[in-house]
Amino acid sequence: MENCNMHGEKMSLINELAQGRELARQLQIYLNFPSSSHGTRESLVQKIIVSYEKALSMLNSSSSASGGEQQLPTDSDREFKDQDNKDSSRKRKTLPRWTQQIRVTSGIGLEGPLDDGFSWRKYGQKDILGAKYPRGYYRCTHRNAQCCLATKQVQRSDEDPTVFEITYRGRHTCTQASTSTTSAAPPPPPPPPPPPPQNSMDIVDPQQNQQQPQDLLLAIPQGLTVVTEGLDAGDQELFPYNPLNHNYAGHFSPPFMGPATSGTQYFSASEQGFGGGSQSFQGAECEIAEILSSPTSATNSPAALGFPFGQADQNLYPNFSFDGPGFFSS
DNA sequence: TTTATTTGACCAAA
DNA sequence: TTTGGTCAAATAAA
Repeated sequence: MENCNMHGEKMSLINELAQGRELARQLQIYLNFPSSSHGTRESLVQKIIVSYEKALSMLNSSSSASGGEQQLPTDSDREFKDQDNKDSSRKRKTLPRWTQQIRVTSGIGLEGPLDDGFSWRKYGQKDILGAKYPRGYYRCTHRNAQCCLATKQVQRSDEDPTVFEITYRGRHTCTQASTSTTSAAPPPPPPPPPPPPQNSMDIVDPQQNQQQPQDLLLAIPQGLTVVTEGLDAGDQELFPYNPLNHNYAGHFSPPFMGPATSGTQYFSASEQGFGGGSQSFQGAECEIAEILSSPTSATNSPAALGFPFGQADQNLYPNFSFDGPGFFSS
């Protein structure tokens, strides 16, 4: 169903490069404003670097291992696939999973769950054996409305309390509108015409799924340092190389590399986020899929087929990867 | 009011 | 069995 994975690599690469280009443009803009803070500029530079690194990493990995069956079994597909009646159905262990560590550097309040562009809702907290701090469990706010099964866990590091290890699970399938800081955002929530004819699971074209935040707008200097560490694919079976969850997300270690080798990227990001969400669409409850996990259903999810990772900013960057000058709706 | 968080209980995986 | 992950009632916030 929501195989949003597709051929992602190429598209990811393109997106990555496009993002880098856009960031560079923004940097250019900033350079013309002496008032802009250094932090902001540096942040941009960092992002640009990260962007390039990601792109390179993608190239490397794809060239070296391209032969394989890179279209990793969209985990989620498989998830539903083998849901035989065995009472063992409904196991969610196979969701794609990746981890990143985020260090809160400057005075930004260290509220753990920093905003990563999606709206999350906490649904649990648990003390973990051996860990000093409890682990927080979050799920996508639009879970019920849009069947978005993405979840994340936030674990504060023992040694370095400024570091939060965030483990994401599942991709966002929701159409989530980020709240722009620009209050004047009349653009009605145009139903992002998710064209994806779910049928050809490999083609999807992830338009521009970047959710490049407009944090550039706000001069939030040194935000946090994000250290993305390769995913720790708990189950090696799925290695979704997936979602480039850009902005804050660093880069993923190239598939097939042990976590040990995963590169880590540092870059600062502003924590401002688009907080709340104005969800452009709702209704369509899909709890069924979740609750009963009846053998057959569980597919659908209206908005699901789109992108690997939410396109949170669709409204803001309608044509981000193009030459859209329009960034900053008047 | 509605929506989000807290927190103990429950359940499945290990 | 123990532990981690989720649920859901109670509570808090908006």
